[in-house]
Amino acid sequence: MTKTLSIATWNINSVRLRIDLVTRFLAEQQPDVLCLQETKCPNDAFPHAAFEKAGYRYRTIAGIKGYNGVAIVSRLPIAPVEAREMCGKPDARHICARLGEGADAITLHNFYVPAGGDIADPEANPKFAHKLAFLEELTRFSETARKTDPRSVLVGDLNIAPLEHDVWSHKQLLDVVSHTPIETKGLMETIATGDWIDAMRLLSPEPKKLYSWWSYRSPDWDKADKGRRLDHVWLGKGLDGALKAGHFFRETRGWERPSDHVPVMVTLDLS
DNA sequence: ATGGTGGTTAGACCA
Repeated sequence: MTKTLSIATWNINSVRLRIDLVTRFLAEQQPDVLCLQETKCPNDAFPHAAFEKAGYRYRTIAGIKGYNGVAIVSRLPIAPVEAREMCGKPDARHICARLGEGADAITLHNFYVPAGGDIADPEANPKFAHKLAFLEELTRFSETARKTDPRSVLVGDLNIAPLEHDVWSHKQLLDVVSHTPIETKGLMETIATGDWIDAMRLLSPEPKKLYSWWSYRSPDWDKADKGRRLDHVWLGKGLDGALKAGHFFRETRGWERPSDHVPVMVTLDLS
């Protein structure tokens, strides 16, 4: 018997405004688990009923008013795990859950890394300083997490496109926050320190271009195709060999009133 | 070099 598990991640940019896009994606792709970022939704306003109706009965959410916010929704039972308060701020950028039981169990971490503002200088820009501090903390935390449970999965909007072919123009984006050397080296260091597998790159190595985000500010985003890979799925070595498939759902960027990010989904074979 | 587009929520803040 083959046991598969599919996990998707999507920066939805307001789960309430785009709940119909979320339920459409769930109906069409039927991931077992969906991790959301930028829900922009206080916990008491989370659209539970729509997820319940869609068959995603198991949920753990961490939202604040106005911005940030993360959630894990699942059609399989999940057990919430205590979230990490990153950089000492209660700003809803991490949530965690356990999936399954016994030897099959997996620990799933869902992160929303700070975007970092416009100026790539931590002295001049506190938001960039926060992003770099977050990245340092992510490196240490994720190494511990993966060692604690080798069957860990880390997903989310990490707001960094680490590789040359994770952006439409490596040269033109070297000074642009999300692809500066200090960020790309930092994220590669996080991967190396934690001994993570970059799932989408395992399936589609460089030099294939991979994008998960296209700016709202770019007219004709599809034709211009000035994308970046900001959304990631990492696997702990305890899941080495389990990765069966992965996909970026680019078509959702063309849906009406879209998120600027598209879902990424992986399928694991746990048999 | 600039401004381009969105969401949240009530004048900015965030991306």
